[in-house]
Amino acid sequence: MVCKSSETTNKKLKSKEKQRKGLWSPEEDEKLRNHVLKYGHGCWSSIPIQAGLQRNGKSCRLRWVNYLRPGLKKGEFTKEEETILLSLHSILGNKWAQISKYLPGRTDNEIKNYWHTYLKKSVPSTKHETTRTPQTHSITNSVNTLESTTRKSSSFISVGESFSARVSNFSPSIVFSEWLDRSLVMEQSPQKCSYVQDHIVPEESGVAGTYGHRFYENNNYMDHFIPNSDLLLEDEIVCTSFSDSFLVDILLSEQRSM
DNA sequence: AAAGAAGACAACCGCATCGAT
DNA sequence: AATCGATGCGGTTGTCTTCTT
Repeated sequence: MVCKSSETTNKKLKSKEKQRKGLWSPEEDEKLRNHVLKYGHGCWSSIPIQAGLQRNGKSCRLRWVNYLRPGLKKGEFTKEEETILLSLHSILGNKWAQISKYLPGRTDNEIKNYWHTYLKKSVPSTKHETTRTPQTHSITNSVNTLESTTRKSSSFISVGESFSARVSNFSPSIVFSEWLDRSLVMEQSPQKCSYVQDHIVPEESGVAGTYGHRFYENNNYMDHFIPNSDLLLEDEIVCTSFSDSFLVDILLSEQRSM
C-alpha cells in the first residue's frame, strides 16, 4: 500500500510544479494504458513519473479505473441494470463503489452520474441523498420490481452482454466483488464458463468475515472457498455470474427486520 | 445562424481509512 | 501512540455537447 522512496518523493515534488489538470489527451491515455498494462499499477503515486505523465497519481488512478481499464462497459444502461441500481440504491444509499460491484463493467463514477442524470428524478426524494443512510420505505417497491423482472425474464436477468444471472438461494449478506477483474479473465477464455461469486459468510455460520468465492458448475454449487488473491490463478474460473434472487432476499430480509 | 440554457459526462477536491515507520 | 503518505470514496465542479429560442 505504502510505497515511497526519497528519490520518488523528490521527483514527485518537482513534478508537482507542472502538473496538468483537466481532460486527458489521447497521448496521455496511451502513455498510461501502455504503462499499466506493461508494469501494472503497484504504486499510483509513482506511475506519473515512470510513465512520463505530468499528472498526479490520483488523477492517473481515476483515469484508469473510470476510463482506460479493460472490461469496462460503455453505452447506455440496460433495463436490468437500471432495476438493479434502483434496488441496490434503496438498500445501500449512495454507496456507489459498493453498488458498482454488482454491476459488472460499470464504474462507481458512471453509476453516480447515471443516478443523478436519469434515476434520481424517477425516485421520490429521500433522506439518504444527504444523510447517506439507506432508507427502507422504498424497499417494498424494489422487491416488487425485482421480482417482476425476475419472472418476466424466466429467472434470468441479463446483466450486460456477457453476464447472465441465475436464480439461486443466497444469504442476504452475500456480496459480490472484483467483477471487473474477473470479467477480464472471462474475456480471455470465454469458452470455459462457470459461475463464480464472492461472498461474506453470514455470521451465524461461524465464519463471519471470511472473504472468498463460491463456485457453481453446471448449476451445481461447489462448497469451497478460495481466497480472492488466488482466484485469478484458477484456470477453470473464467466467468462471473449474478444472482438476482439474492437481491430479493436482501430486500425481503431488510423488510422483515423493520 | 447565433446565443443562452440545459443536460451529460469527466475530472477534481476533501475527507476517511489503512499500513508503515 | 503519533505521524505520514497512499489509496479509495462520495460530493461537487468543470467542460463539452445538444437543445431551444
